[in-house]
Amino acid sequence: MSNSDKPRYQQLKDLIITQISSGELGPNDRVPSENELVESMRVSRMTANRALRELTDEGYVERIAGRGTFVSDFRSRSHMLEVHNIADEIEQRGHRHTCDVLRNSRQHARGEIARALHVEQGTDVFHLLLVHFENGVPIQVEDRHVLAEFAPFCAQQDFAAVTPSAYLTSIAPLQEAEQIVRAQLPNAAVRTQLQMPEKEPCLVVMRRTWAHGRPVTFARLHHPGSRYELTGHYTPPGTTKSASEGVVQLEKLER
Amino acid sequence: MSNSDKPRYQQLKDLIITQISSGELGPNDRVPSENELVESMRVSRMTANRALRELTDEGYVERIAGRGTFVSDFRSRSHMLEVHNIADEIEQRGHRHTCDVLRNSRQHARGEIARALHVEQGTDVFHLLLVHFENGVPIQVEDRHVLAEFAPFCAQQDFAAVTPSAYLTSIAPLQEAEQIVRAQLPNAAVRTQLQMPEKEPCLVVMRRTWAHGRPVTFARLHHPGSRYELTGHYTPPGTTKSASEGVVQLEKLER
DNA sequence: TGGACTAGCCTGTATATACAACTTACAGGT
DNA sequence: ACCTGTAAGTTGTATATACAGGCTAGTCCA
Repeated sequence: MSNSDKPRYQQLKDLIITQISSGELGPNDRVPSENELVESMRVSRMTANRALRELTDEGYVERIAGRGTFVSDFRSRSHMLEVHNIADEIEQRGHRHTCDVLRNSRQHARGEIARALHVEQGTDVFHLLLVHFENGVPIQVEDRHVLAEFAPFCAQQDFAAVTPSAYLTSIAPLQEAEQIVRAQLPNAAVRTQLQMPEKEPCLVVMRRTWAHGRPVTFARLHHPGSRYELTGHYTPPGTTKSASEGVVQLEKLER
Repeated sequence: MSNSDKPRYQQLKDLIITQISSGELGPNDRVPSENELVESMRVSRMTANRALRELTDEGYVERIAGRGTFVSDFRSRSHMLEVHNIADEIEQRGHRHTCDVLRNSRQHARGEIARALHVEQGTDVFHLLLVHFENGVPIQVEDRHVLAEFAPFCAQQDFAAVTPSAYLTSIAPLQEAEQIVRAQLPNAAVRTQLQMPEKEPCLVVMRRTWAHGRPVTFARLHHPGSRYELTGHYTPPGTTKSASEGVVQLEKLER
């Protein structure tokens, strides 16, 4: 077993993370208490304590002295998702998100797609082409390839209702993401879809995402330069996050 | 004392962090071992262990079983710096970085600058205007305002030799940064400085950085869309970083 | 001279125990 | 009916102890 050579506190963490990402434990559900873990898992309380404490640091659970340990709700848990799901982003602004599905087809990966996904030429992938709207205004063209082996039921999905990002994260938790951001003039097709004037540039994000230890999806996201911007926020490790009221203002400020 | 009501492991962490950021402990210096802390600080070994372990998680120190605990060297500690200092970025690619200083003047903050830095209108700031070159090709126009109170000796600095980022981080560790990324057509002045053709867009980064708990500098960075791109990499908390060999390739791939 | 071995330090993990502070539920008294 | 006090369960912290395994320097032997 690869499991038994891991330290016990790590085994405990893995167990609980698995239960969370499988949905067995949902947001705000109660996680077994330290003493319950002592009994059921035959570990000392300090070991259970370390597992739960590290899960707290990593954002999976929240602990309240006197009450217990509870699975964090979505929002506070995954930065990844915030960044990924444009539908949530739009709704967080209080706006209406809609989506046109231009294409959802099974293909064979060629050239750069195969290389980006680390698979042989000809491997089955789904090719998705969507346009996302904020209050009816086009704001993103999503050109995405997904490993068919990873998400075999793409063809039956209604991506106008559930975005690809949301669907993919429901299949398996995403481990890692890499992205490149560019400023580029769009080609005619993209410009038409985004209803952009002649000389306006696009903010292009190319993003590759890992699950189960390998890249599973590769997306090219075009946004109209005048209607979209990326925001980022960094804090060095160990710093307590400052209240972000002052942070949000810059966006309005520079408009 | 506000110190004595904090838990002891936290007091230990604060002590060591203070020694690191004051320079008393430099990169690769040896941090007292657990047993030494047990004696000098009168705590149990588990408490010392927790302090050092959490400092490891937060990137301040590295621990090697059998040898000891050592202060992380710059590179592995602060992602912040990697992102910030374009000179290092260029030299990491094995290229030559040069820099023209177009302006270095003391001014009174007005309008959006004052708001971005959270200060009164008319507060003293330095205004820096630089162009950065990679192998002689212009790659960034840096338009930066710095709180004069934070960095009083800006006027005497030779920013062609030491970039503003590097200089500012040498004054005080940067705590927090916020940035906004846009695709925009440059105005004539910027386009000339960057030697860009007529219709090429810019990748514009606006970045605000905190130190001592308040914003101290605000920068507008223009890059030519055809010669510059931003890369980012995300891992959810608690994941062990994968070897990043596969990650780097996407950049070349998509060129 | 050179190689093997060992003692002593280090980190990493695990356990048992203890006390403080907080929350909830319940029993009892007014 | 309402309030109070208490008991049980929870997290948070701290200590003492133990063993395994990595690293280094120095000793000992051939």
